[in-house]
Amino acid sequence: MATVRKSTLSDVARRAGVSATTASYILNGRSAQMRIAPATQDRVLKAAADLRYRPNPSARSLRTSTTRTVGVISDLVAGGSFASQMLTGASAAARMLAHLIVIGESQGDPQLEALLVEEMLDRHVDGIIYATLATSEVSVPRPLRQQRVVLLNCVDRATQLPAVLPDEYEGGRTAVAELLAGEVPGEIHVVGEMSSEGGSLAGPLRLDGIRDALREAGRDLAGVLSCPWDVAPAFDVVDGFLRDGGRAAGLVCLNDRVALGTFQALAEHGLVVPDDVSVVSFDGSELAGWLRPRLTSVAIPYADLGARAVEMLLDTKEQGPSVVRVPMPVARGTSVLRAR
Amino acid sequence: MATVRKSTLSDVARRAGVSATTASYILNGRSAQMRIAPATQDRVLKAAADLRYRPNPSARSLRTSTTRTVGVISDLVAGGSFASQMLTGASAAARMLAHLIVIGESQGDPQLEALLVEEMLDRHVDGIIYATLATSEVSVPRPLRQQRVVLLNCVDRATQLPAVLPDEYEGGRTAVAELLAGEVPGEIHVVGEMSSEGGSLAGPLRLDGIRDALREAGRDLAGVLSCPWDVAPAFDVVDGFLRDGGRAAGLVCLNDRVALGTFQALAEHGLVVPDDVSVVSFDGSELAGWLRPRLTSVAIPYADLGARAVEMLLDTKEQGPSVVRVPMPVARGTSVLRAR
DNA sequence: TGATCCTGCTGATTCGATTCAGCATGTGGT
DNA sequence: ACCACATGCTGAATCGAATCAGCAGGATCA
Repeated sequence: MATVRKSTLSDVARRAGVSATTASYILNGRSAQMRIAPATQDRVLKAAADLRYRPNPSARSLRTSTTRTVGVISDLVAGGSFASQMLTGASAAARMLAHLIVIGESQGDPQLEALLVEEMLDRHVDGIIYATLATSEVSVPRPLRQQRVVLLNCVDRATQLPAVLPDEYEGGRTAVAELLAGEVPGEIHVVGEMSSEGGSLAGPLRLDGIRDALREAGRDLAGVLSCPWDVAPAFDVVDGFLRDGGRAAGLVCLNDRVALGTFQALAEHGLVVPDDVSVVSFDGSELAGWLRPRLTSVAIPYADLGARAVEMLLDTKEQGPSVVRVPMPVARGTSVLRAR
Repeated sequence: MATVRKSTLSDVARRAGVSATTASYILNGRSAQMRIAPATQDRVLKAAADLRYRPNPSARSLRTSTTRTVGVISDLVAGGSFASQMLTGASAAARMLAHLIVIGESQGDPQLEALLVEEMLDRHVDGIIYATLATSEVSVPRPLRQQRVVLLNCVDRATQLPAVLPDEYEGGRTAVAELLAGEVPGEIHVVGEMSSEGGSLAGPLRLDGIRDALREAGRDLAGVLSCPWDVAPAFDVVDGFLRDGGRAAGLVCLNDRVALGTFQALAEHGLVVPDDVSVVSFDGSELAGWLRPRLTSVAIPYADLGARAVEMLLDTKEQGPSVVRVPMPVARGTSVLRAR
C-alpha cells in the first residue's frame, strides 16, 4: 500500500516559483482574466505535468460544493440487463462530462430509497437520476424534489420533473411497420396485458401506436390476447387461443418474454414462424437474438436513455421541466414472413 | 434548488454550548477516552439530532483521506445481467459497511480502463473491485497493484491479488449430482467449448468436476460436443450430433445459452426433455426459468460474488492474498427425468 | 515631478471536520 | 497549606484548493 505521496497545488507552485494562488488560476484556465504572463503560465503547466499533479477532489469539493459525481438511484430488482445497459450509457455520458457515477439500488423499498437519497445528498452529488425498471408513474421522495433530478423511464405527474422515456407510441407504430413490411395474409393480434393497473405506461402507449398504424394501413387489430408480460402466461394464453381454433397471421407481442412464450405455444401446435405466423415484439433484448428464428423486436434504448438522462442532468442551461422521448430502434430478425 | 443550508459541526457545538472539538469527539464515539461527561454527551447528541446534523464527507475526506466509497471497474460489455446482479450484491454489502459504490466500465478498452483507474484513485476511493464478465486470467493495470484491490471473477497469477470466484469445480460436481439424482439410462455428453484459448477458466474446471463426479458414480463421460458458448453454435453441434445418429440420455450444457440451443436442436429432432433426454446447465440465468420445461442450472452467484468482494475489500484485517471460491447453488427446474 | 493607470502577481481567509497538546478546575494526600 | 493528579473540556493547526482584496513596480500623462 506504499502509495506515492500525491503532489499538491503548493508543490506545483513551489516548483514553478510562484504562489499557490497563481498556480490555481493558471490550472483553472483563468490566466486571461488574471493577466498571467505567458512565461509564468508555461512554467506552472510544466511543473504540474512534471509532478503529475492531480487536484484533490475532496479539497475542491469542500470549497466549491460540487463533486463531479452523479447519483443513480433505481429500483432495478436485479436480473434484467436493464440496469446494466442503462448504466453503460450513463457511465459513458458521465465520462464525457468528467463525472463519475455513484449507484444505489432501492430494491423497491421506500425506506432504503430514502436512505440512499440522503446518503447521496450528503455526498453532494451534482445531480440524481431516478430510474425505474418498468416505465411507470412514480412519486419521487420528498428530499429529491428540490434537487437537480432527472427521471429515467418514469414520470411524476405531481412535480413536473424532467424525464427521459422511450418513445413507446412511435415504437408501437414501428412494430406494425415491421410486420406490414412483410406478408401478413390474415388476422393480426396483440399478445400481452393492457390493464392499466400496475402503473406501467408502456403497454397502453404501444397499443395506441399499434392501433393507429394499423388503421392508417387499412387493416385492423383482430384482438388482444391479454396476459401478464411473462413467458408462462403468454404460452398459456396463446396455447388457449389456438386450442380454441383461433388463427392469426401476425402477432405483436408486448415484450420479448411474451414472444418466447408465444413461440413455444406456436411450436406446440406445429405452427412455424414466420411461414405460418409472423411475430414482432418489444424490448430488443438478447433473448430476441437467441430465438429460432431470430425475433424482430422494437428495442428499448436503455443505453441511450441513460446517456440522455446524464446529459440533461448536467446540462447547465437549466431549461424548465421537459420530457424527452427517445426513439426505439428495431432489432431485426427473421420472424416476419418476407413479402413475395 | 433552494436547498436548506446544511448545519455544520460548529452549529451543533454552539447549540450544545461546547466547542467543536468536544462535539467532534462525542459524535465520533470517542467520549470515553476523552472523558466527556454524560450530560454533555446528551446535549451534543440532542443538538445534532435537532439540527439534523450530517457530517460533510468532503471535509472529512480531506482530513482523513478516506471517502467511504468503493470503485468497481469492469469490462462488462453491457447486456448480460452479470453486471446488474453483481452490482446489486456489491451495493448491498457496501451499504452494510456504510459505503457507496462508484462504477466505471472499461468496455474492454485498456486505455479507458487506465483512465477510470486514475479517476478513481484521484477521488481516493477506499478500494477497487476489478471485475470481468467471463471468469478469466487478467493482468491488472499498473497503478492498481499497490492499492487495495479485489479481483472479481478473475485472477492475476503474476500479482497474487486477492480474488473472489465461483467454485466452478464443485459446480461441475453439482451438475452431475443433479443429473444422477434422476434417471439417466444412457450416455452422458457435455455440450460446450473446452479449448483453453480465450482465457476463460470456467470451462476446464467445470469439466474436471463433471468428470470426477461421474467417475465416482461409476459412470463415464461419453463425449464432449465442442462449440462456442452460444445459442446458434450449440444448436448446430447438437443438431449435427443427432443427425449423425448420436444419442444421449443426459446432456450437461456449459451454460444456459448453450442449453437453449440444445433444447432447440432436440425439439427439431422430436426429442422431448426430460423424457428422452435430461439436461442440466450452468449460469442460473433468467433464461433457465423461461424454457419449457424449466431448466435445472447450476447458478453463478453473481450477487454473492459482488458482496464477498466488497467485504474482502473493506475487511481491515488485512489478511494476505487469498482466493475465495463461492459455492454455486442450483436453480432447479424439471429438465431432469425423475427417478422412478 | 508627481498623480494615475496598467500589469502581474501574492497574502490571507475560507470551506467543515479531525486531532494534538494543553489549560482550568476540583479532589485527595500529607 | 501545598503539591500531585484526575477530570472535563478547548485553542489552534491541519488537510488542499479556491478566491477576494490588494500590493509592488513600471509605463503614461500632464
